[in-house]
Amino acid sequence: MAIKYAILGLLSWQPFTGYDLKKVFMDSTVFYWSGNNNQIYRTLVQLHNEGLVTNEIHYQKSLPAKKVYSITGEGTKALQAWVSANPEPPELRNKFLIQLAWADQLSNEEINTLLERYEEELKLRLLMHKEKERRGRAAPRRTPREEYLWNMISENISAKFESELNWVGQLKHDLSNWKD
Amino acid sequence: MAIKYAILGLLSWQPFTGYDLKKVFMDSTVFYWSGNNNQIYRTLVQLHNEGLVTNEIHYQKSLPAKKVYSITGEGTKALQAWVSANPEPPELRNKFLIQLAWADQLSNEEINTLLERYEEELKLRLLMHKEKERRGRAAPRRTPREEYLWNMISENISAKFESELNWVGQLKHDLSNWKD
DNA sequence: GTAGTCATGTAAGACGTTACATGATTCT
DNA sequence: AGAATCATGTAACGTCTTACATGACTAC
Repeated sequence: MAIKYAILGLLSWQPFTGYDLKKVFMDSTVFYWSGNNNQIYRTLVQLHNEGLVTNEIHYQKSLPAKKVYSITGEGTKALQAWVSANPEPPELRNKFLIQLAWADQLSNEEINTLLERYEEELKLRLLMHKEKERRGRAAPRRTPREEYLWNMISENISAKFESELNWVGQLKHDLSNWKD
Repeated sequence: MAIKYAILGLLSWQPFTGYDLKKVFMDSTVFYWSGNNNQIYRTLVQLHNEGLVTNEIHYQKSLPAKKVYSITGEGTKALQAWVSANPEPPELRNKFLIQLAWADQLSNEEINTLLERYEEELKLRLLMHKEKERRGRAAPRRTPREEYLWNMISENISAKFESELNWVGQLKHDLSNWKD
């Protein structure tokens, strides 16, 4: 259900077509959703059925027609209610931790290789995130406070990567001097 | 597919019944899986079809019969292959960040309440995790290195909560002196 | 002429959660 | 009498991803 409100939120900022939303999801780290057609178009239809959005068809010469979606008053209310709702803690499930849990069958070098690949992957993702930020994110800047919130959201993501990298560093260090 | 290898890993430690696995999933933080019957029993059947596990039915007087699952040689190989496979970075998707992204419609006090509830929830989860650890986790300790790995996994989870708490603290602090 | 962008959508399937169903036994 | 534990499983539904389908236009 989070994608529903991610979309509703984006529409509360400005009207979007499904195609535009797809691009936003594909190249944002916070709103990342695998750039997934199916869910986006279906959710838009659902939101429309619930009266939370309206759409206008814009015909174009020499390009396919687009459905531009806008939020309704109802939609704004629904979004506000959801935003104030009880916050849930983040998902902890991490495939890599399960891999590590059964890694004792590997040699020290093999574990080290594994850790190094994980580290590389994390560094890459962090870099991509920072690069996206550097190039300027598409974000609402309706008030200084909103801009601050979005900065903190971006910070949250960087911090997660950095704390994970730290942790891997520790592991690598300990295992490199391992004697038993 | 991670649950498949979580189960296979547990079976590589010792034989389990579906019922036992359910309990492990329910009260572990790393292996948390909502204590979900459906997936566990189905996955066991699947593993069995693939020849990665075998089961033995233990009849009991005055208690329902149980199917005790054990890993096979094939299963051990499959687990080892998976453990050495390309690690993926953790999922970043966090519902709360999406809530915050559209929180600028709320007043400072409302945002503060939201942050406080999130903080409480995080503290609670961290406490639960630490309490579980304190009471002693059910974990394989076949070698000192394995024990170390499991300690680091637990550390990873605590670190995530702590870094998140830190971040909320910063937000709360900044917003409490907010002027614009 | 091949690939990419614009723009919509559907099909199929993997993964996850909640709730239901059964039935004996044991604890309070 | 009522709830919890032991032990298996299924049904229904929600979420998420990958891949397919169409078709005109544009840039190299």
